[in-house]
Amino acid sequence: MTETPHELSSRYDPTGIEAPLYARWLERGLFHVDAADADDPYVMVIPPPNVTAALHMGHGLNNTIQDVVIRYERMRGRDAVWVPGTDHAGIATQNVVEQQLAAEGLSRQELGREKFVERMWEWVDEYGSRIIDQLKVMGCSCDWERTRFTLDEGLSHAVREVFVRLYEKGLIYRGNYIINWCPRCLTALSNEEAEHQETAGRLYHFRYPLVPEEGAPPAKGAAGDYVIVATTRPETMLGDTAVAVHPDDERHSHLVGRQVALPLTGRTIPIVADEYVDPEFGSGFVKVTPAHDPNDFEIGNRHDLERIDVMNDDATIGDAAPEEFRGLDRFEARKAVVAALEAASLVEKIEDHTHSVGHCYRCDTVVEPRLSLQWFVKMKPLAEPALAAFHAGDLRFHPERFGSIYEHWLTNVRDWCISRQLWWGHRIPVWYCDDCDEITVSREDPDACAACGGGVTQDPDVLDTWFSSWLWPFSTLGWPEDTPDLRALYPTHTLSTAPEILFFWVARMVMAGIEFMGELPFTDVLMHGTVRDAQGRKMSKSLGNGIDPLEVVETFGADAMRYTLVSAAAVGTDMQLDHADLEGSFRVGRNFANKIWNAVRFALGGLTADDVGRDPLGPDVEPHLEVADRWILTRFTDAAASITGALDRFRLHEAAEETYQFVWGDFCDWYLELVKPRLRGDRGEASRDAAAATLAHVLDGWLRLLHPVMPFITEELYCHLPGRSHDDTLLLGPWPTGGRDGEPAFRDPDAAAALGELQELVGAVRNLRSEYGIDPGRKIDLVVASLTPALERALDEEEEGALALARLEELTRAAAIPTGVVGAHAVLRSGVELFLPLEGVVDVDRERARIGEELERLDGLLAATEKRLDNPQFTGQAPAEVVEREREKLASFVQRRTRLLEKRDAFQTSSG
RNA sequence: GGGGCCUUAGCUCAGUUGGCUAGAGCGCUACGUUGACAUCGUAGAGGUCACUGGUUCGAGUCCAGUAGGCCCCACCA
Repeated sequence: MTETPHELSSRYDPTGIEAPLYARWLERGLFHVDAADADDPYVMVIPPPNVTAALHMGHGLNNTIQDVVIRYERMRGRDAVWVPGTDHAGIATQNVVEQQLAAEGLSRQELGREKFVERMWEWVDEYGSRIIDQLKVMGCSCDWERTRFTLDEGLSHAVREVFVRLYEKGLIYRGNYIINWCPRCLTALSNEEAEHQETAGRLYHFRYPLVPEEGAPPAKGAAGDYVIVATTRPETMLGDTAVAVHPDDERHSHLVGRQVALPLTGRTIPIVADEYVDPEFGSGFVKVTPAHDPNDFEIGNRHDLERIDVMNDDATIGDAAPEEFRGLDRFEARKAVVAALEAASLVEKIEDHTHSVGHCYRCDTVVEPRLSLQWFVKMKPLAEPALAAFHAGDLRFHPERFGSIYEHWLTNVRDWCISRQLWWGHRIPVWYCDDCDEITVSREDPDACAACGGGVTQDPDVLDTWFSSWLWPFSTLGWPEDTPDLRALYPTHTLSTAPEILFFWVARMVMAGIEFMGELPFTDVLMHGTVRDAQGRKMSKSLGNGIDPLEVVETFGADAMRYTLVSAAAVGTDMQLDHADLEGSFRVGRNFANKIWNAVRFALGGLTADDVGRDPLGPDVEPHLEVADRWILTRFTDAAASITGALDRFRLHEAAEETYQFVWGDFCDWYLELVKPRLRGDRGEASRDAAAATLAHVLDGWLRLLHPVMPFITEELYCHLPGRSHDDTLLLGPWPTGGRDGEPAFRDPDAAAALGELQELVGAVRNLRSEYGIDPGRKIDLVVASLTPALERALDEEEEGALALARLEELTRAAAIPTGVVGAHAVLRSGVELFLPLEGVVDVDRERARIGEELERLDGLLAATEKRLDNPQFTGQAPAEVVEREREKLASFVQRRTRLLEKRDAFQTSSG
């Protein structure tokens, strides 16, 4: 059904337009590609949002970027597939539901594992779909039939397969190591999940008394018979099992082998020699606590030291510690230990000390490095090919600098702790025999121990949430089954995500892709910037400075939000948006949408169904094209080529801004205005038809160029063009390439030059009017002389439009400017002269002063240009066209100078 | 401690391999209802491209250093 232009309101209101369009796209299945039809696939997978989190502006940005890329490729004719989904987000989601339970006065322990997991699924069912809906509101053109969840049956199957394969390959192992323990979440964390923050703390220096030894000299560097050790965590001293010194430390190495009486515990511990110790730091003695510090753990291994874990899971002091401290929280215990040592005069000194302390990335609790039995993935063998692929140039980062960060991490990668003491996630597929030591790791749940036939119990823990995410590019396509999807759509092409999950996710996906698919999961990685508030702070819930994308969509429309986000900064650059001033932040996009709306609304008034789709270069139209038509067609070709190039290089903001400039600056400000008289038929039928065909053609073209960024308004307007209906769509292209890909493209450099001169002429007139304070409503006369052929031609054809733009009553073409009349001269770059009669309008003194200033500035430029051209090294070494440009510049400066001098004289004459 | 990045108009940002009389949007100033658009139009003001030195015929762009800001990694007690 075609609607008439009159139904478009004078303001663009996205309400009631976006949702129906989206529904129609879905109905027609435009986002779906069948594996069987995917001859030329272009695939992206969404970074699956956490099911718990409402989408924030970071999602708004990232998903806009992805949608721009995928829509662009779709319009270019690729079989574009964007695989959507959500992540179960282990700790994060479990925490949220636990908080919900706490509000009901319940705990997960009270509920029991089975019931708790049921609760979790209820949550997922409720909120998972809400996130999907939010993506739809933003216009994301995901292939929703492929929506996946990391705990889906299929993905769980993939996780299980991967665990078993890596175990069989010896890349998964279980062991006692120091891990980051969150005493609040009661689980192990990976290194990446422990976020280090600078924290003001204290460095405590304690005295450990030496056990006297017959005939031995006293310890040096310590008063009398003490050694002095330092620590930031005094409570761990309860678990000390040695004191270490560097073997080459001349001051202390003679004490190696002696015993120290560990205060408060009644234990004696040895002094050992270890190269880890830095003799320069502190006293040169280090207390060794193998169960609570990663370095000490290593030292303990080298010296076969006992590991004494003095804490419980919740970081209260446990039974291994002296009775007086048991049950105390670690921070209370810290005070108690210091107090007790002080009472025994064993505190040497206490200093302020800032150091970086790990915090749980989910609940911000200080993590406790702690000895624990966990499962790990051996990373080195996986990292090497991932590094090699990068070095080979098969994996590209945008911006490039993220490549070196990726490289650094992989080069120094450490084993990945993958077990979590949670209930929400993929259960570790390991069974322990109830009777013997046999461990069963299996694709199928075993009933009995393979070794002794006894009963088996599954490991209670689940896997790190990223253990499913790292398989995402192929698990979503059906792996480990050999599905048509997997064969057709893997590998994917581009991945767009936040830089903070480069290690968590991107690097690990690369490793998994190579390991399990034998091929990189994608070739290009876009790292988008961080959305910050007006003070440059990261947007966060706790600061309350976040912007809700849905609120923005509701107020300004999805297109306005998308345009604003894409144009706000280059990919990879942080952007600032003021949460307190949404209007100020998003008006750019909103105003642009309104401009587009009105431009098309105007065009609709002048176009018929016959005009739309008529080729302006067809044999019956082309001969009637005028300069303005040929110019806008040329400009369009250039803009399309440039925008296409920008998108190919992922320079989305350049593409967006350039489209803006073309639509607003070229099409609206100039072409529409020039063509108005012709559309009214003032210059005859053929001219009208040529203008209308060109107008319709170029309009159609830029609606397409704009569609990836602003999908709704472009589609809506496209469907409103005469002869079109909502059965039509822009979504499937074709994309105007501006002659890229070897397609023919219209270019007329002469017309471009001619219109350029016409624009300069109009601009000069406007400038003069404004300069001399001539009422814009008052039409004036103008004389032009020394016309170039280009301008001559432009004036012949476009005079009427140009006159209107310059608000001229009459334009006189002359061979030379008139003499003996007071007026203003201006000389265009092309050498064309303007003369504006100014009988009694001008303040002479003011004018003369201004001319003086201008001359001064011009003299400076002239001198610089002359100097450059006089330099043989410049003329010899610079590219020819640069030198040529410089010559032209000089010529125009000289000419301008001459005119200015004449002008000054003219004013002097007229005043005298 | 190691690595990376940033510093360009009042604000937010562009400035490809050095060629720039340094751009855009917003904001600001002046004027304006020329029936697509006041969510608009026209014109204008506003910048020693953080600082210092170097390379070069030529530096916002390359190099070194200084100051300020940010990010990532890291087990120095």
